[in-house]
Amino acid sequence: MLDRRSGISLYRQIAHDLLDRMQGGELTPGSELPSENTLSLDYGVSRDVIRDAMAVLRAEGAISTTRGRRSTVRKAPEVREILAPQAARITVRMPTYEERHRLDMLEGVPLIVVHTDELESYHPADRVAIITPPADEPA
Amino acid sequence: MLDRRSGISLYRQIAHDLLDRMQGGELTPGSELPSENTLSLDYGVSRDVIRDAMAVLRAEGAISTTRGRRSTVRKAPEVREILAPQAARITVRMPTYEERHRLDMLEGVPLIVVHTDELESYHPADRVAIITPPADEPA
DNA sequence: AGTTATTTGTCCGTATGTATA
DNA sequence: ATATACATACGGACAAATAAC
Repeated sequence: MLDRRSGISLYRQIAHDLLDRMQGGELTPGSELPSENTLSLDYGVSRDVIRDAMAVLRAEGAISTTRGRRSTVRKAPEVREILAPQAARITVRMPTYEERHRLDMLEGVPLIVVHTDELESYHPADRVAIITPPADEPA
Repeated sequence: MLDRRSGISLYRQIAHDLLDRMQGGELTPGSELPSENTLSLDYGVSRDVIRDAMAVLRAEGAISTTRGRRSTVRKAPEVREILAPQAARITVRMPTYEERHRLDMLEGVPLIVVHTDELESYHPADRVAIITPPADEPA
């Protein structure tokens, strides 16, 4: 499975393989991944390499991890559609650590900022889709 | 500076401190951070801890790192304003590793997807702001 | 052009703490 | 309480890219 001479780091190969296993239906949304220890033995690498692979998947929003529990394949949360105001400015960035906890966001989830003259609203990107106003929409 | 009994991990304390030093003007956009080795000695921690702190800052889009060179404080790139089509659906997520390289994106930069009936366009979040159509905008 | 030094990337191992089961 | 599992921190070693000379 792993190729130590491919020039691609082991943790990236493993991250890619785990993503494949999610696509292939072996690892379904909500299901638990094997423990870091198990994966370490399965892939024949150190736990450190497994942790690097998991970090990649967390940063991409693919899995969720909490201490003491095995990581789970992230379920796509319900998406709330938000009608954006007219002439609003929408910017997106990653939240800081403080923001992420204040807004109760998971790792690897961007922050959407909708800015108008009057107000500024913040939205975790995994829970909302922004809909721009249609032509017949009144102000 | 560091408090080993605060209950806050060392790498988070260091990440926070480095962010403060960016805010305070000591580390300006485009400038180089000290090397991991230097920071390791300065803070009195292992290089591993420094690397964890740097990973946090990269994931938040605060710094850029390339192998063989010291990390730099990220400069805010020029923001291009894009007028969104009417009744478009805008979603945001982190790019996969492949997407990130294909679209030439830095770490910690979200991907904006603008979706309409006809087309789907992708935009690195650090280079664009989305403007929703004003009331008098024709279709 | 080439060698050396610097710097980050990757991988290994170990140990301990803390949260969960 | 005990066991499992992830988080944090230490250490070392070598590879690979860049910078310096």
